[in-house]
Amino acid sequence: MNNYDHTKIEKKWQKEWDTKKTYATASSKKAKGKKPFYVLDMFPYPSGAGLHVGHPRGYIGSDVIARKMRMEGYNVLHPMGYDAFGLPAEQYAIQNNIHPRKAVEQNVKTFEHQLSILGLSYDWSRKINTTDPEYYKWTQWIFEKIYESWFDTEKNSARPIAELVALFEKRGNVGISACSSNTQLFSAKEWLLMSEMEKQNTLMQYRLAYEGYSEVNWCPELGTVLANDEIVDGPNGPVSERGGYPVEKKTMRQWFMRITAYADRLISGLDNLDWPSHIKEIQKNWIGKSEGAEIEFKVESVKSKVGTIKVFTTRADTLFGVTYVVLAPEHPLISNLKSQISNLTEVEQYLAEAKKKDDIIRASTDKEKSGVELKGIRAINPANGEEVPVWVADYVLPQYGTGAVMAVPAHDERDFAFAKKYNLPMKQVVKPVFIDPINPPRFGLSEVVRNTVYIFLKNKQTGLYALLRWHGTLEGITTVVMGGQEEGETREEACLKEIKEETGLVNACFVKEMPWVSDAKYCASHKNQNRLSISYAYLYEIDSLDGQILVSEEEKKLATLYWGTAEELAKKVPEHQKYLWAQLCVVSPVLNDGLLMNSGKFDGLSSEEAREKITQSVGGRIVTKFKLRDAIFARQRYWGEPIPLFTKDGIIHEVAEKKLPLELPNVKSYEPTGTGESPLAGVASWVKAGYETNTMPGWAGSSWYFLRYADPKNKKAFADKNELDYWFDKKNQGGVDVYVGGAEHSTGHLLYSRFWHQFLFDMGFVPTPEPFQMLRNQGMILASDGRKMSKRWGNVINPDDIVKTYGADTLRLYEMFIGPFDSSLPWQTDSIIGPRRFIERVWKMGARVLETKSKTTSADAERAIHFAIKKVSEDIASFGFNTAVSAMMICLNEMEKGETISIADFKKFLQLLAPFAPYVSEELWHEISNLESRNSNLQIQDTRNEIQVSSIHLSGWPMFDPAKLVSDTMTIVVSVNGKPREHLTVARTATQKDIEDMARQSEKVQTFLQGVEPKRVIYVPEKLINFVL
RNA sequence: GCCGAAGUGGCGGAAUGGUAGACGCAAUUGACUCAAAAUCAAUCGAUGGCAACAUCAUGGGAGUUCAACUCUCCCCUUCGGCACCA
Repeated sequence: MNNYDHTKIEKKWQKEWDTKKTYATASSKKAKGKKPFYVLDMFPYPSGAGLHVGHPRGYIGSDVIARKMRMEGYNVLHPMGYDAFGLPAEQYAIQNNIHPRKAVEQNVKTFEHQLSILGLSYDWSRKINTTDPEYYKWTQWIFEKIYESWFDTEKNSARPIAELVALFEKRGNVGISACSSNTQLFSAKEWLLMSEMEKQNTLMQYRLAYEGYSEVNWCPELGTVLANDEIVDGPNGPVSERGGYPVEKKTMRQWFMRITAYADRLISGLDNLDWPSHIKEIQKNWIGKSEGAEIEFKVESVKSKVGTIKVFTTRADTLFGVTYVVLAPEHPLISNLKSQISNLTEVEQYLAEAKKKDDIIRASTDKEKSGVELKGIRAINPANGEEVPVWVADYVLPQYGTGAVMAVPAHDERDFAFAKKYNLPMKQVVKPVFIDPINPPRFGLSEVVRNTVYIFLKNKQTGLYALLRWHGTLEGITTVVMGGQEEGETREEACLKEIKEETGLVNACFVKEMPWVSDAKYCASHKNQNRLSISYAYLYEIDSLDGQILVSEEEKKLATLYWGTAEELAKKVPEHQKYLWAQLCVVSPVLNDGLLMNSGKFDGLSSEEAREKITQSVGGRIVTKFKLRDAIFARQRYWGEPIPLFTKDGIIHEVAEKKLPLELPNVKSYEPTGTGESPLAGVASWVKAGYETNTMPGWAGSSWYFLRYADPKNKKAFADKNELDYWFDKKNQGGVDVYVGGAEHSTGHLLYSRFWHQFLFDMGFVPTPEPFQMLRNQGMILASDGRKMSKRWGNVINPDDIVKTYGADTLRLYEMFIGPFDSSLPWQTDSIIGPRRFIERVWKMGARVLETKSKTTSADAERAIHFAIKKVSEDIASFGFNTAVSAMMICLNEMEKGETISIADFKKFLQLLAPFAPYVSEELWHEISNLESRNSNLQIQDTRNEIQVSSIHLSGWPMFDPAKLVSDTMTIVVSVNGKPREHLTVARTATQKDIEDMARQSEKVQTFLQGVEPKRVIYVPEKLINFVL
């Protein structure tokens, strides 16, 4: 046999597979009962830079799965395509003055060449490209379906807009539960009286794709709108990343997708998906569900009642602690009440400043909060009728909740910081509760309430603090000076009394008091009662120990006084006192739940109970809010899907389905127009026809591409229903069986696709509620310097070079072997030689097998092969590619040691290798087939492969025989007190007693037993025996 | 700040309660060779010892267990996500 020549072998088989269409996927009709399996890669954006070695990692992993499933007899859908709309191609076109389509074509060609030499088993006949009019025809079609729908919050599902119109005709919008931005109520009569334009404007508030206005980042110098990641912070505010020109906010007409309608389902739908938990977590946080209450505050001016402020809070239990109300600068009430505000100039100045700030700066937490009081108006706390001031401050966001906040500085960090800065009052209404862990309250005992003072007493001379080490029942406990407040005594008197009694000091001075009250609960066992101390903490100082008098003998028996450092104090005192100490040092708001105080009839309730009861008592309602906002669905650019709408006589119409695709017109220039509009606004015929000049964003085409693969050439539908039913198995919640891609798409692509898919499911266009059943992320391959591979760092490794030098099989094995599939790891060209040597040894092994033509396999080697079958099968299924490769290496090591390896067993090994190294395994497979056909007596009956197929990749997946996994001996570890001391090789039939006897006889074990009879003997079958002394 | 993941030889990593370091790279020694490369064989966590062997060792500290890289608590470090979300 010749030497291993990877170039020759790989060229030969690539050609063979291409011409024979080895990896073609059968349509549902031609599947002949084969079960479907859908393995999908996130399709790439074909950039001009081409692939580096990091890109194929995911593709190789998914290819291994696809190949194994195909060998197991599944009809595997494993497609590839290109997501080619977007900014980079457009910029490339501007710079080089060529059509973006041309740039995309070039880049796709490069990508395809690079992918074609990696042995990936894609069915290239199903290739798609989002910029192909035959593809984006259906992107536009789906857009129209979304445009024609509204969301019924009661049914929790999208419905056709015609059904909404019918409802309006019957009873107006009263009592309709819809996800909408509409605030006006109207009756059926009113609806019928509306003009067509009014009707359309009203419907727009309900559509799932709707027109609205939003602020964009506008760069006047560049004459274009910039995305958030195209902006950086400059010395005087935000500037464009390119050129460093100032960026300001500009309100522009936009299209939106009402993704917020699906917020709840986007969270709950995650439950049954097999996705990495951190991706689920990221999506949940991004959607940001929180339950709270909406409460109305009446607003009064000097003269009269002038309106209401609705606030959203998750802490209705702190309503009695409200000391002011804050509005976002954008809140409509401010302009409505202009005439009532006495300091209007000041307020308007503040609003103007707030407007200048860009979102990024405004959102930074480290920035000091600022605000202005709206003088002349007051809000009325609905809980207690108290009048509180109204402020405007930009720490309140207009988009979240109601754009207004009830401020409770005692119980909220932001309100606390703001109140401190502007000297606004704080009122504590929730007490934290501390339960003594040593003497917790006992069930059934009566509870006695008393005030307790805790005195942190500092000796100014030494800087030390008075501490008491307790005796008797409290033996070993250290506390600060403390005691009860007696009747008729002020707390200050109580402090001085306790200081005198416990330390003998009479000249202590008050320094400060902790502003919050807390509860400590414990059991006073000597009095047989539970106690609730309402706790007050004080800092006192003494100048020196001068004038200290003796402490009574009684007190001495109870506790010993000593002086400790602040660190000692902070470490030694009980949890509750640690808290008091921390609050005395730096006051912070009380954020945790606790028991209500200063809250009238709600005093004593727990926060949880109070939230419900207080909300109810002030007529508030329980609501759920989300952080998620509606998605902007428009770009002011050329290179995107045209939005299939046009305006005629002021009314928006859809482009008829027959007329789709609405193709992108040719333009003279892809440069921004300078007005912020898309280059399409400069095309006279386009504008004349009334077509929408914005194009769709990058995520449009990628939100449904996985559906198109099921039936990529269909001209009548985005995919045939039968094909969708076949590939998107209703048994799963999601349709794609395995989806592999980078983790960076968690809150973009993976959320938008789920949204579209859920919509299509509602409308009956797809069979599963979710698109992707199983998701796995591949880790990045970093450069050997630990940085990302990038042209910028000059550390890019090109896969073409590696394939040339080492072969694609080696590259594939290396990328799978390098480490766990989902961790990011550095590329080490040094290490690639390992997998290469492995393949060469497989090659030699093949030569040996071909020469010896053995019909038997040595026992150890046979066991190794069966073990490898088990391990590789399991590991591929669980994405443990690195250990699968390792298992094959171990297997080869054993086969090399073995005296004889049968042709049949070696073929099983090749089948295991085939998903990882498809070329070399195919070559050896054929060498063996040729030999077998020359020597018919060598043909060994293989029950699994009755039909001899030409390619190893369609040959079947080997099975292991459990009986062949075990040897007749086993190694038992003997340990003494858990430390391994001796290994015993025993017959598999040995009983526990046999093993124990053998172990006791071992000299080594005896030295450790030292003649002592073990207290316990623990036997783990087939593994270990442990003697416990 | 909040949420999440991770920390094991010179390096990538393996082991999810039962022999820590599988497998691979690098390194060292030997064989082959005029020589080198390749290949093959052997060694390869640290400390002590001629050795048998012993002790220590999975970021640090405590705990649970006959037994802990693995489980629990606290702390440190690194990476990822969110960041005034009321």
